[in-house]
Amino acid sequence: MRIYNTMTGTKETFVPINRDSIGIYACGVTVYDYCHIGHARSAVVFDVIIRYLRYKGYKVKYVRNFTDIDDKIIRKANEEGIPWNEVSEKYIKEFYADMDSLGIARADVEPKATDHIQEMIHIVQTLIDNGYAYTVVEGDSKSVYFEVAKFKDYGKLSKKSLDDLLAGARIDINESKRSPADFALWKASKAGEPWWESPWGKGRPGWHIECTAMSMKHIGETLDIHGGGADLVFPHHENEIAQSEAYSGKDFARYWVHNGFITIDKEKMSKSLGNFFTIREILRKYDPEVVRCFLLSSHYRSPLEFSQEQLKESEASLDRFYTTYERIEDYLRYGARQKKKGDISAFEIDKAIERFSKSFEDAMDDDFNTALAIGSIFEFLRILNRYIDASPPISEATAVLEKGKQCLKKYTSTLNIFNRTPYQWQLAMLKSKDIPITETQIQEKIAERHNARESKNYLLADNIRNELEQLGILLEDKKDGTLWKVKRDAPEAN
RNA sequence: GGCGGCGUACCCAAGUGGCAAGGGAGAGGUCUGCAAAACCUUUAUCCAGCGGUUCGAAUCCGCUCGCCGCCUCCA
Repeated sequence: MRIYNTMTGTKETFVPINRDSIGIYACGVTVYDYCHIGHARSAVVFDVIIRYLRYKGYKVKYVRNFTDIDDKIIRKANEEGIPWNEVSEKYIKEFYADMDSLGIARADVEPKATDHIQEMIHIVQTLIDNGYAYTVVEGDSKSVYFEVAKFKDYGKLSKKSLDDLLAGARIDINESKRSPADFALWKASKAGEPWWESPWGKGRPGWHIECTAMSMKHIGETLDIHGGGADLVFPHHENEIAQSEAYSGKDFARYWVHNGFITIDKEKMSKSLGNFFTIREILRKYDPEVVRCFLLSSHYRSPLEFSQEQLKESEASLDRFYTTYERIEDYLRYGARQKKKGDISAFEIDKAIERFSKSFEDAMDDDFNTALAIGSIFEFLRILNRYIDASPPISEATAVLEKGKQCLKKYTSTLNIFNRTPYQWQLAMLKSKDIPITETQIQEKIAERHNARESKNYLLADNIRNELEQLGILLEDKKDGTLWKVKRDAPEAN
């Protein structure tokens, strides 16, 4: 299995330190507002990575933190006139609400920065003792800075040289720092800010130190995988490496995994540009599974352009999957309902199952290529359809199709999409498209139309069908009854 | 300015040396009381442009054009 490592810029064979206890740390969010779809991408990407590694038999300990103290949280608290921890607690709750709905499993440990103040103080003190950090008096207490020039590998992740960084004039000139590139490990608190007692007086932790403290406490000094959004490469992860390796003398992480951005009109979606959509906004119009499918429809490192069209395409993909799935179920229940078309043997399906398993795993083994893996699902689906078209004897079909279904299930559960029943999918569509009719009412209409058709009153039958179509419900006449489904391009509610 | 990435059919998208996955849209067909849906088939002599390496390149190298990211908080 190969993973792209930002550190080396190449795909490398994944060799964990110990396959029975893989440690993965992903940077979570700063909880000061609702999450947008970009946060969702990162969360979904690592959710799939974890699921797939577990499927492969690795024992994974997954740690994802909350940054629950920082400038933005303090500012928000001041704006709203509430304590800072009320802000962070509120948005942690909202984070869970959003991520749960997207089918993202909880991490094994979800530490908060403010629960690790003592660990951070210990690391900072060690860095001072080792000569990597220095204190500066600021107000009534002291701040602590990491002296970047002392760490000779600085820039190895982001491929930046210290000289280039210093030449780029955009770094703040802070008189008290020895170099503009030095970063805060511990910040002296200003009036009115939250603070913790420390050897340097009242203060609060810098951003980068929290991840070092939490990952080392919950995993150890060397992580198998460290992940996050591509915008964290510099300075966040670069600084984490500097302080962690200066502290422990060991490599901080073996594989660095970074996901690409969501873009809008080709530009990065971000809070500061204001071109973002929150997860909950999108979920008002689209089913969570649609959003998740959209997020997995291209490779995790590529930029992913957000648009209604893209979401509709993902919806269409899911609809196609569940329609075929329903067709399989239908065949297993009732057998052939149409003329035999083509010829394909159970043996060939067996081979197709093997081929599908291999192509799915090959895709995922190659740096978690979910786009390719989804492609292999559709390829497999087409073969199953062809098999049903060939109207195989039910006894033979049962064995083969059940096997195919189980194989699908095994893999779709690693993506956590294509994972419901066709019926659940249709109910979800009914809900997300705000169709103004209940399932019970639809069934009544179907029964009414059934009677009309029995008595050959096709005019009435057609009227009922048209009436439902107006509402966004399509009827499919089958041998043993009529199936309803939500019209894909049904008008959205105004 | 420094560093990095991207440019594949009408749209999205995989593919990083050996006949160009998959999805959406379009076209033709099958099924059907009629429909619709579904299913099947089909849709890039070619991968931004130019040049080079090679028996062979979308894939490697060089240049050009266009787009984007990081260098400041950011998933």
